[in-house]
Amino acid sequence: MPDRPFTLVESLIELTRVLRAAFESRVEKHGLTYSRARLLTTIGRNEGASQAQLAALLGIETPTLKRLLDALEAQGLTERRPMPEDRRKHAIYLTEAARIEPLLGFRAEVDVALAHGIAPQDLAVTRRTLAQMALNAERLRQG
Amino acid sequence: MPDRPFTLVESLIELTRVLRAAFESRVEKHGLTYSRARLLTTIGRNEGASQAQLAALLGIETPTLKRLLDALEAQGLTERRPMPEDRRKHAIYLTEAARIEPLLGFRAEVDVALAHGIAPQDLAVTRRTLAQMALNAERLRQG
DNA sequence: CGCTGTTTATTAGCTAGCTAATGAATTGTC
DNA sequence: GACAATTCATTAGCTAGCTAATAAACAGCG
Repeated sequence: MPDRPFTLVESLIELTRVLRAAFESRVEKHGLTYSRARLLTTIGRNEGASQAQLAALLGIETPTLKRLLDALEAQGLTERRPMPEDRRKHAIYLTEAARIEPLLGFRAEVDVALAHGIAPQDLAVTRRTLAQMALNAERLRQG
Repeated sequence: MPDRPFTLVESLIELTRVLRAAFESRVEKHGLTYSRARLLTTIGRNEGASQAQLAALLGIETPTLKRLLDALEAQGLTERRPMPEDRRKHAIYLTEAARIEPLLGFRAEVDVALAHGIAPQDLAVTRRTLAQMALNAERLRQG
């Protein structure tokens, strides 16, 4: 449906939009969104990290992270604990509720579904190409 | 910086974010954003189209389009004209100001910069892979 | 003609990204 | 030890996507 002919940028943005919608239709029954699920799994693999560390791991800014974390905390899935050695920081942990919920496998599942019908070597090429484009975009930003 | 190992979904989302930032740093001196520039060029190639038609061309929803269009109109770049044959619709046109501004070439320029250092056959593979992934995502959404 | 259903644009309200600015706590320097 | 600079989390406010609900206009059908 989108404006043709596609440029690469167009198809990227289009795909991201469809992707997000697909993912969210999968996890919404758990009260999650794509971004929150991503944060949740990242916390699970890095328990005790500070908010700044989590934001860096996710590649987002700290105000964005704060909003996502507030939502997870309101759902009772995570908690902030004080850090005695630095009273500015919070150490972020999963609660028991988060461990019980079958939430952590979703992302891998989506990745598998997404790669369906694509040759492994094509996936490798795509991965490499996307990485190069990210570099080009970074350069474009400065230059 | 982001959470590794990258899944494909991760790198896609990451790239889209960097891309948008790169583009916006390029067009911000004209008071535009990526989305507005995209709408502007689409209007230029489809003058007289209705809002619903433009939204379909861009692959976005009509409320999203409305907000973007309001912004362009406030900048004096586009205008809504009544359609006598259907008083619900508006025909969208560029103003003379939009024609004078060198705004319409930006997207192609970004696409060229993005493809720098990537072999043509790799670009072709990537294009094909992204299209297949969009199909897979669509199926995931329903199933 | 009248009524029913559909389409168009709009409004309202949600998520999620960003930057800028702020206050509290820590670190570094003289 | 005191002051300056930095870091951490937060707040405020911007853009841009979405869905749901609404009013106005149109289309079709009895």
